Parts: sequence; C-alpha cells; structure tokens
Amino acid sequence: MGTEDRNERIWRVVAAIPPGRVMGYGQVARRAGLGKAARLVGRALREAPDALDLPWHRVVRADGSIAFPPGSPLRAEQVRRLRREGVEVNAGRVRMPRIRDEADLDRLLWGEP
DNA sequence: TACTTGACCGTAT
DNA sequence: CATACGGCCAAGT
Repeated sequence: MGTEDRNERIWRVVAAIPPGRVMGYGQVARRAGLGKAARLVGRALREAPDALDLPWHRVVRADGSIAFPPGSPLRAEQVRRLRREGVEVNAGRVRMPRIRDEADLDRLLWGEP
C-alpha cells in the first residue's frame, strides 16, 4: 500500500466524523486500517488538499488536547470551529464526548439500532 | 545510509 | 489530575 492510498483512507475516515464529535489521531488510524500509525494521520491532514474541505478540526489528541501549539493560528482556528459546533474547549482540551469505538461511529453514521 | 522531526499513543508513576 | 518514557513510522536532511 502506497502513501497516497494511506492518505486517501485517512481522509475518508476524517470526512465521516459527524459535526459536534471528535476523534483521536490514533483512533482515525485504526479505523482507516492503519494500525498504530497515529502520526501518519497528522501528516495526511497536513498534506490534504484544501479542495477536500475536510473537517480536520474534529481530530484531536487521545487526551482531548489540541495538537497545535498555544498561540498558533491553526490552534485558534480549530477551537473556533469546534465551538461553532457546540464542542466545549477548556484550556485547549475538548470536553464533548469522543467517538469511542467502531460501534459508536457506526451508530452515529447509520442511526440508532 | 544514519539521524532528526513531528497535527501521536498507551502505560506507568 | 499531570508528567515521563518508550514505542511508532514516514519524510526530510
């Protein structure tokens, strides 16, 4: 599997995150079938074409913190977008529930059983 | 080829 | 709660 394939799989997963919910980098990697390649997710998002219009702001660290350094423009932008969706962000960490596992994501995407 | 870098994670303390 | 550490893995130098 080449780099492009991996990126596309990652982008697909990120694009599926519903508004108001967030996923961790490692979580996205696992869901994309890339095991523990959490760092690849950050790379893929960095290299993602703007035209894809991905909801990249819905991807945070495993502990809920924002990956960008304090004071950076991207950090501010991510917080802005999350709050606009009703996600609480305190001290650079999200409070809204994260998507826990595949069953959770499936439920969100396909509706309650 | 060898070493460093980073939108990271899980576990231990 | 927070911090520390080892593990991870492709790209860049």
